[in-house]
Amino acid sequence: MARLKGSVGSRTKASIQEKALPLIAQYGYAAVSMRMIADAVGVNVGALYNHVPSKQQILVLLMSDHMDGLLAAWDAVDIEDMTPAQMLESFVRFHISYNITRADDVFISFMELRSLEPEGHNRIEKKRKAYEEVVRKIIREGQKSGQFNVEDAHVAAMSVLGSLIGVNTWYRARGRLSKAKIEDYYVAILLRSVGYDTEGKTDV
Amino acid sequence: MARLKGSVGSRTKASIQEKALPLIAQYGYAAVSMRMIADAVGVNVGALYNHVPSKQQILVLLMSDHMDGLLAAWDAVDIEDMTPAQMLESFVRFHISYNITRADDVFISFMELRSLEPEGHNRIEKKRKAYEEVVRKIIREGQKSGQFNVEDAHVAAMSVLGSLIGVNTWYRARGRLSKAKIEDYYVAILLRSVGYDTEGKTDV
DNA sequence: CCGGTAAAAGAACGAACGTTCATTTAATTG
DNA sequence: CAATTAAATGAACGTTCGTTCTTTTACCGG
Repeated sequence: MARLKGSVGSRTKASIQEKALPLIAQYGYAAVSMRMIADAVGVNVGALYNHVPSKQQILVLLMSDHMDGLLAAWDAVDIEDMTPAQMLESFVRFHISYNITRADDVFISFMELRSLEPEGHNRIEKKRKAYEEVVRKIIREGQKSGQFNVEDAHVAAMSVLGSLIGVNTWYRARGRLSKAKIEDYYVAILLRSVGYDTEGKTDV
Repeated sequence: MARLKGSVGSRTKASIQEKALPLIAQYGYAAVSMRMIADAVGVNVGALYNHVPSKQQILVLLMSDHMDGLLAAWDAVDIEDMTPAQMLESFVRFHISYNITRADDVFISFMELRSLEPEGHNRIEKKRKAYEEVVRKIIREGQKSGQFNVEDAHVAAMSVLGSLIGVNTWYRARGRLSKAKIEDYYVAILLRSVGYDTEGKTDV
């Protein structure tokens, strides 16, 4: 056989990324072979190389696309006239909403940094740092305005992010708690964690 | 060559675990070959199989030993006569202290669950659940006694654990913050996060 | 001190790996 | 409609993988 009826390059490339994502999330980058990806796409191994230069580039593409999407989506959230507490609430809701439907991307972006070769690693690490900075900045503003009471902005930011990233490890769409409830709970928990006085206001 | 002068089985087996740990933490289970481990131990590949039945068993051993150690160490902490807030403080300090010197174990136990075959997976998962239950129990007691003000004990427990697990991803022994300071900060942050009124008491 | 066992080396196994290549056929373009 | 390009197959490349096996040597109990 040769070229298949109706096959289009751009669709195959998209399919490669789409199929590789859950495989890598489940088994890890090193444990997923190009043959497994090809099988999932429904194509022979060799055909992958018509669309992607290497296995490593698939990973870079996945992570890079995810981080770009994440940062762009946050940029689209308007927090200009908000108080730091409102900003943090927005961020928490944003992060949970965005990531809960992209569990595989989040998992990969967090876990497979070590699988990246130096060049790709630097590119992705920069984006990750930018995302961390978002939280740090909000917390610092809250410190300045006195709305937050926190010992160390960096530690607090990492605590907030760690807590949020963990959601993906246990959230189940059909679980006991709805997405909305989880958001509410995390907003309350994390606002308290940065020393925002929620007295009576957020007792959900 | 054959058997080396001074070689003892028990020492080699210990060395296998010891050397495999950082390798797997850095590159991931699938990406580490038996030959890499053998090289690190200073031995030929084949010799590994005098001490370990398979690569998979090395992983099971590492994770199982770590979780057993973690649970046993926590059991040794006496929290009998404490208030829930004191218990949570003890737990936070314990977790950071114990895990910060075992970053590789923690990372592996968290990340490589997916690399375990069903049997090993069940064994380890049970231990992990037991550890989560420790936090849930403390929070539930705090809810009952009214010392904590938290919407959902499960969510709060996962938030606390996520936050703590994250420490390992950014802590550096020669970093800006000492272990003691980090403990203090996290105690304050996490007590606040469960709605414990720290008013004036923990302004570190 | 001798026989058995423990611990190593090193070669070898088949299978799977990422990647390349020649070839075939569908789609597109001039 | 002919020529070119795009997209696939399937075989093959050289490596590396986890594991097994034979052989050699050190250690140890009688």
